Amino acid sequence: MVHVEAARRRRLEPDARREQILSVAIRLFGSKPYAEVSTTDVARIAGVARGLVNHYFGTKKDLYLEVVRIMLTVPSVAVEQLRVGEPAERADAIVNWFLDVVSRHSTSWLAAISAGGMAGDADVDAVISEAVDVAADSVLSALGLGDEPVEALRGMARSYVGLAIYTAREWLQRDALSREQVHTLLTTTLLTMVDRVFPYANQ
Amino acid sequence: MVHVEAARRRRLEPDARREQILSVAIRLFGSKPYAEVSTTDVARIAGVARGLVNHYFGTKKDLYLEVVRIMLTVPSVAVEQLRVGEPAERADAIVNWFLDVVSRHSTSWLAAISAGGMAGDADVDAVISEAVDVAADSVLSALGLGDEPVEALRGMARSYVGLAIYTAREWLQRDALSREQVHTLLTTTLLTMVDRVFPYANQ
DNA sequence: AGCACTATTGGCGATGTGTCAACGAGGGCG
DNA sequence: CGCCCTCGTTGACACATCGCCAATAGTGCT
Repeated sequence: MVHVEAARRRRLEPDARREQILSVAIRLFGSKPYAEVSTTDVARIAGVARGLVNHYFGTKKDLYLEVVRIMLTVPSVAVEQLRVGEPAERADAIVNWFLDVVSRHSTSWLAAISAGGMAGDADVDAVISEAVDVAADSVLSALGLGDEPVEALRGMARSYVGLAIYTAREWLQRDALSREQVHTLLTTTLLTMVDRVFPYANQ
Repeated sequence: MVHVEAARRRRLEPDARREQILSVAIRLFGSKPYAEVSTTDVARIAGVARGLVNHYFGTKKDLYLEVVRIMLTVPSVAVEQLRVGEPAERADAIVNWFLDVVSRHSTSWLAAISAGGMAGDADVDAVISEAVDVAADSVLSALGLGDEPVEALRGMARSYVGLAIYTAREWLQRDALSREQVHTLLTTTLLTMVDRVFPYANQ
């Protein structure tokens, strides 16, 4: 008879246990929609009692928010590196950087951004908006427009980020556009906004 | 003492009953995210047993899909009316029409397009994608490009619709942009795409 | 080895959902 | 006019999931 390890209860450091459960949650929420992931699944795969998930993360939605936050937390680019050269070069660099990041963690990024590509829940919305805000400010900063906190300008930058998100989904999920076409679309549009739309933001 | 109508059981034509329940569902799903609406609420407000909701609509998600479909079904514009004049005039007309429609049913449109918290559900995604496809084809048609079914061109049109959606949300939910600014952004971007991006779609 | 601290468990109660057999309102037929 | 038969409607059962909490038992320390 094969000796089955009796899955004895084991204590871990709270940080370690939290991280372990979180990694399982990331995997599951990254592959299924929210409603199809149960805390029971998370606990079972993590080899842990379900109550422990609540103990560490509170509500299921709290756990989900934590996961989305992590998925959308992008390796903060050295924006300063982008603040050189002609506007066309800068736009090219921004778009390339964005497409690189997005395609690298494509699956998890897609899950997070469509979990809220447009979410309805207020808390999820807040997390997504936060990420969009950061991205919009990065764009403005890279273009050398980040020091003027005109609200309309930031609004337009957020719109551009929205376009970038949609276009990236179009590229990754469907196969209608090639990377080159996506690149052209996003750079051309960005330059147009800088030249002809952003100035309009200052009344 | 006020005579309370004893809420006697009453028979309705299936179509009538279905419509009645549906109207309640539209009201509720339009004001709360998916998870915060229970079929019990729908049934109670409709003055009906909960089982009847399932009888007419199947699953709760099925009911929700029906609601979203209706909310996103926009009074189909006479696109032919837009197919006149200079490209700039056409773009102006399209954007104005879109902003009118969106601001008219702003709350329900917002609720539907943000697809109430159903994070990444395949069926919900399909309904929304369908609406985006229709809108994208309308844009191409109005621009006189609708007769060439180049897939890349349609992809870029969908991206533009994504921009329009996100910008509309930026306008309606936050107050960073005025309608005039939104209008400028969307028309300028659309013309840019027509002139410099769409041609690139044909290799 | 014994102990205290606390990570971990397992079950309880509440809530929501899908299903189905049974009921009864309301029109048609004798 | 009254029976009856159809099908719209109900109410309850079974199941799943979630938040919570008292009890349990690893594990390091003395």
